[in-house]
Amino acid sequence: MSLPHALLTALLEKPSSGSELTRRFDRSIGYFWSATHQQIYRELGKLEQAGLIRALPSPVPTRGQRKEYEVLPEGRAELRAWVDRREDPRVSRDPLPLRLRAAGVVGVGDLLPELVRHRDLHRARLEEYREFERRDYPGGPRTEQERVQLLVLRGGIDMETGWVSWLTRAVEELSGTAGAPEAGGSADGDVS
Amino acid sequence: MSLPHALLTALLEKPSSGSELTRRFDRSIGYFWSATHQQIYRELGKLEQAGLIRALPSPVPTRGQRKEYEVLPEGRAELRAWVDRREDPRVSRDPLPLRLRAAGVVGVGDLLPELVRHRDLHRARLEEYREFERRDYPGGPRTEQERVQLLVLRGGIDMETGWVSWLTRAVEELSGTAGAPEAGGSADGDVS
DNA sequence: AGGCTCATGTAAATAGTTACATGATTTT
DNA sequence: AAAATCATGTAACTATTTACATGAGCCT
Repeated sequence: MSLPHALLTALLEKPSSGSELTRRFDRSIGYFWSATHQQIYRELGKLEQAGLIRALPSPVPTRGQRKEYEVLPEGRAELRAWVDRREDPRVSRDPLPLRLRAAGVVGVGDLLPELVRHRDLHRARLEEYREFERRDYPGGPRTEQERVQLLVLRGGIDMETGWVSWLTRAVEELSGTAGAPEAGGSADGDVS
Repeated sequence: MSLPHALLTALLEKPSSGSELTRRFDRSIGYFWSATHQQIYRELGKLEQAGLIRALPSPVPTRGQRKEYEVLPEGRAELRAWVDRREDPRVSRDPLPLRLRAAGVVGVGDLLPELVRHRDLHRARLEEYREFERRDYPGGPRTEQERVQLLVLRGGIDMETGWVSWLTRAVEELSGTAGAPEAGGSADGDVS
């Protein structure tokens, strides 16, 4: 149940409409959470229903019209409680290493270019994050809030660094045996 | 749609029953994908329905009885096709950085011990993965399939390294007072 | 007015989680 | 044979994705 809390956080940082939130999820918040606009509108509806946020009356909310939300005290309290909640880390979920492992069984086929592509995408994202760091915190963070935001950004940087490191090695290693033979139908034991 | 393909991969590596697969998902496959046994049984049913796998007749499959599956040619073909599919990397989803960011808005509160706890959990997992590497590939990979499996394991290692690196810095930074009435807990830290 | 884009929204399908039920096997 | 455990399974719920629909404002 993280999406509603991500929205509360974003709205506390700055009251926004659904489409603004969608854009912000593609940027700062998006280092560790993504959401489509449909998810966001639905969740905003629920939060409003629950009395945690409310629509500002300023731009006369009707359909097709911008509708700006702000967080109510109840929403802030809920977020406060969520911050203190304990929750074990979840296993990350990414199909690419899975596909690599599948390739180990049915043959590498055309996977190498895909690995290269992903390596480059992660590299680009890493570069982008570093650019954010340079641009948005030139002299270091200025407030407590900025300090935390920078910390989260660095989390994104560390994760992307991990991906680039791994994919670089994987591409190297698989380039060694171009074409790659296939293991055929022989099934041997599982690892670990 | 990765779960069915993860199952096909696992079954090609070694025909198994649902509960065995569940255990294997907590181990080797689990570096990048997790699944509960309910998900797995349901998906096995679908795969059998679709004619991609079949239950072996050996242990007479009835309820409460072990039911072992093997992959049919159609399943192998489907997996083959999946390996060559292109798919953009998805944003990782983790609540912890989100909670940190929320803490930047509503106050850090009791989050520091939680960060320490996560750091230690990731450290433990990292150590476990490294142990797998030492134990299962002492002289390097012996077959093409092992080479790929080792590569995937190293992916897990790189990701966990990223987490440990980030959490270590985060704990350090937040222990250095400033901001919240938060007494610094145990904050020793060193990445590998 | 007609076409375009933006912001909001509905509907349906897929994926994942949580709680619980039941038959078989092993242990005491 | 009762209890504990293992393996399979059902049901209900929550979360996420994909496809499509509609009103408002803008531009020419």
